[in-house]
Amino acid sequence: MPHDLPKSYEPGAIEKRWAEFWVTEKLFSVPTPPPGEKRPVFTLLLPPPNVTGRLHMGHMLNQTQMDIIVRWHRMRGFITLWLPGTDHAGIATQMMVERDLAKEGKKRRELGREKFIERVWEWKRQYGGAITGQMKRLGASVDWDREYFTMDDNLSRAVREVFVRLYEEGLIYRGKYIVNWCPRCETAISDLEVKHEEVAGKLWEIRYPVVGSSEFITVATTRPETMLGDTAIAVNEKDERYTHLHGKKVLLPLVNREIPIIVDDLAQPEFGTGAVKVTPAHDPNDFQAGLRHNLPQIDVIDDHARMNANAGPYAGLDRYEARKRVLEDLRAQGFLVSEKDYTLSLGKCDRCETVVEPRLSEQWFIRIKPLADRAKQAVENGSITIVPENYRQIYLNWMTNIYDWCISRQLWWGHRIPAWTCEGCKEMIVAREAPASCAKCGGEKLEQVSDVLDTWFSSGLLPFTTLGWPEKTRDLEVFYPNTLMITGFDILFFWLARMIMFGCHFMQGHQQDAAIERASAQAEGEAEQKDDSVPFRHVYIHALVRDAERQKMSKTKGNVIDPLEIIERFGTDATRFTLAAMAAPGTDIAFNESRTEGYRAFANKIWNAARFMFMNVDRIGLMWGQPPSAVQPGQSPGSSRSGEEVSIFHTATLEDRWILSRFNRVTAEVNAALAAYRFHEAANRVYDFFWGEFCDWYLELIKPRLAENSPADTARPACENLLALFDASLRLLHPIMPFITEELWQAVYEGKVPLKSIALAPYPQSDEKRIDLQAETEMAVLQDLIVNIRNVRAELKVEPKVKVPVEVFAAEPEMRAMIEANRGAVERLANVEKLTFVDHSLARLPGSRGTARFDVHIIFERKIDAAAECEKLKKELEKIEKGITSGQRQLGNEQFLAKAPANVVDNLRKQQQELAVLQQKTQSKLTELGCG
RNA sequence: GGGCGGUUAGCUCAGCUGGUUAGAGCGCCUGCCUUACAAGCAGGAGGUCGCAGGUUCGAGUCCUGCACUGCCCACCA
Repeated sequence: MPHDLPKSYEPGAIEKRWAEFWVTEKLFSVPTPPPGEKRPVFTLLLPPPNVTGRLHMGHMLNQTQMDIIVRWHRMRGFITLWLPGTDHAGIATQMMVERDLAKEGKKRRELGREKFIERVWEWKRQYGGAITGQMKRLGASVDWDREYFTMDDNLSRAVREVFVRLYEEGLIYRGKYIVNWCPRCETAISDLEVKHEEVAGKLWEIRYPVVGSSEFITVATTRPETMLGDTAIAVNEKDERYTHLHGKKVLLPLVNREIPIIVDDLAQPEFGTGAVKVTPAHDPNDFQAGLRHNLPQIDVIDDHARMNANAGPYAGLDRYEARKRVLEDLRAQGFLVSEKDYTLSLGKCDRCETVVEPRLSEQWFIRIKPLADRAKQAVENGSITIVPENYRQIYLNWMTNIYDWCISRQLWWGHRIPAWTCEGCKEMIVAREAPASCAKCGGEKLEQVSDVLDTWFSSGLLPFTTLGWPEKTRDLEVFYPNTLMITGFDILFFWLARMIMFGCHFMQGHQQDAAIERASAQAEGEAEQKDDSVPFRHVYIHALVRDAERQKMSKTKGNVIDPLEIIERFGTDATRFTLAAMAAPGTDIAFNESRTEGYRAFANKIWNAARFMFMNVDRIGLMWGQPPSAVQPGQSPGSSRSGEEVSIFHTATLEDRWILSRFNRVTAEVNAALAAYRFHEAANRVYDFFWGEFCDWYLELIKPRLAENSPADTARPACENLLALFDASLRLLHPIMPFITEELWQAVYEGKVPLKSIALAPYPQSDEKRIDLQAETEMAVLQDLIVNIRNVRAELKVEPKVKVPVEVFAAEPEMRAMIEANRGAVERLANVEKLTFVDHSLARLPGSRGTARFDVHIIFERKIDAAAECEKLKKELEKIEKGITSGQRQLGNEQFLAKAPANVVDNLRKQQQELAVLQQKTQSKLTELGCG
């Protein structure tokens, strides 16, 4: 069956076909390994995208990196589980459905809780698969059979279990505290969900009359409307300006309420007037001060950020309208001292950008310290390693300065808090399932708390809940701890930190099945693991993808690059390759389309190399499906994984030995790069090898052997080499470019594939025995020679079609012999009519060029532009002499000779010798040309 | 206010633990449809590695300071 590939690679249809194939064939499904299983295990949890999500570049980077690592492990023989799922994403999803409702002119509250939730489920059923569909298009090799949703029954049960246990352990408490309140979402949000933004605002100074005196005390504020809830004025003890006022009272303007002047460090003498108004119900610092001084908390702003009844005449006004009115009134009554421009940092809701209002409310919290301590330890003692390492310190700092976590949200969509209040006695009952009656008074009217849990509460549990916790499952034994977690630093605290806290707490005492060989993303030699309760052993933090101008992508800026659109234009493989090639650890990626264009060209290059190979394979009728010798499918050319020699790779010629050597070297480098998450390095190595060495040199060099008139016993081994190398290169490349490699690998085997997919074939491993230094050196000389001839041809402007006779001088007899043996290659690749060897240097002749090892001289009648040539030569000589001077200086330095390693000194000596030869050659040519 | 990155060719970026004459892709210039590939091939131009000191036999690489730039964290009215 002859291969018939189109002239250029069109990824669209091919990628779709394989993406489907991988899913329908369940190639990446992982059954629970039975007891006694000895193969190493690799487990990775997909950071669940929001069900409402659309694939963006961040997802794609994240998933590309994960898929590369996962495919790599799978090909190396690990039991490889990549567990996918989606997150119910409380606020985001609720907002989405509310928006839909709004289009119908309906509101959430009109619908009622139950109907609303039903509606959300409906939405989820209908659109929730969008993001996973997009993942499939990327080729993410996850186990779809194990796909989870954070609101699945089993996961929800686990959430309740965790909540109840924490409550029983006294690690969850409820109370009236000041929290960040989003008036649009109508819920409390955690500190992490507030982002601060610098905005130009005003600072107003207001004076409060001191009771029983004609004095005033002046305070400054950026939120004057909160003065309606003031319950004190604070001054600093050391501030002598106010000493005489200690213990006095002031009359709160507009409200005419008497409030005390208290002494507290809250007030700092250096700032403003040194006196500060205290509003315990609407400012976190004031709240603390209020507790210290037992001040009343007067709430003046409601759920919707409108003034409430406590605000007297301002009740019902929006907070900003109230601000305006309060200021007007203060001004009118002579209490407003000044108004200044002021830059303040405003807290906004991460989701909807509404300005957050610090507000008093009843919330549930996790006492975080005990959890954080253990989570800190796990990283400190090396049970978890974080790459790049600088994130380790960031993590530890955060864990040290952590505050209690507000976990309740006033939403409807999410895990409802498993707590009920008894209508009769107001007792709070926390339980795994709805209780039938009150344990205290026996009352049967129980009302479940309406709050739901922060989304990160449930996602923080995923490393163990997705494996069956709280049941003691075989999956947990085998797959917990996960091997690796790959995520962006943007959710380091939201998610990563929480997973570690929960994992260390709830999986304490857990031990991974000892029979399972421990997988390591760090290859060998890693420190012994200390603690099996951690959710994962390694963490790799990747950077952010930015747009070409390095701007953070955001919907509001409109600079979002849609990965699917890029994929449409360049192919998934090219897009994946771009992300991999640009993902140097630690730095952000400015996504650059021109790179993707380049990698599309790379895909095309691979495609055409395949066409070339198939053309020859078909002609001589070679079938790779039935290999001629005892080759195992997927073996690296020249070796097998067990180290057993195989005879398939023919090493008769220099180029054969050379390419085999190069392949093994590159294979070692790629494996090492992947082990260290150096994706860019892995990508670049394969790219350079395949294009710069395999295509540019090897294919060109073997063409004569494949020519139509070449005898079968010459063509056949060459073809076999091609197939072997190609097969191995495809496998080497597969983790990064899964689609084109699958397509071509299947074609190599002409439908008689030994395995269902290249994804299951072994990953190439380097065989040191195949690294051939001599071949590499000789080949380098040959390449040099060819390039030198091409150079002179270009300088002399020899027409491309014209073959010229060339003289060669090689200083060393071995090199001369080597060149003679490969003269055909030189003649062909440099378009030489005839190569003749001479015994004397040709350096001084016009139309010549060379290195320390050889000279080439092109016999061609053309006037040489002596002036230009002179200038060029002088420049060259200058460079050479600079090299010589600096080299001599070093070699003349005893310190250098004493301290530098021997190989550095040796290399320098060798280099000096070569430079000396070059210097002499250049000089003689200058003389010959008669340059001034 | 603390902390962390970045600054290398016109553009986008590599350059790991200091060791030959600092690399790639894109762009640019010259020439080629050489039957795998014009998404290609051959050749070429282009860099005082942000600035100033220091350590070292040797610095793009390590240290200090500065400048510009980006990010994270923080309750300063």
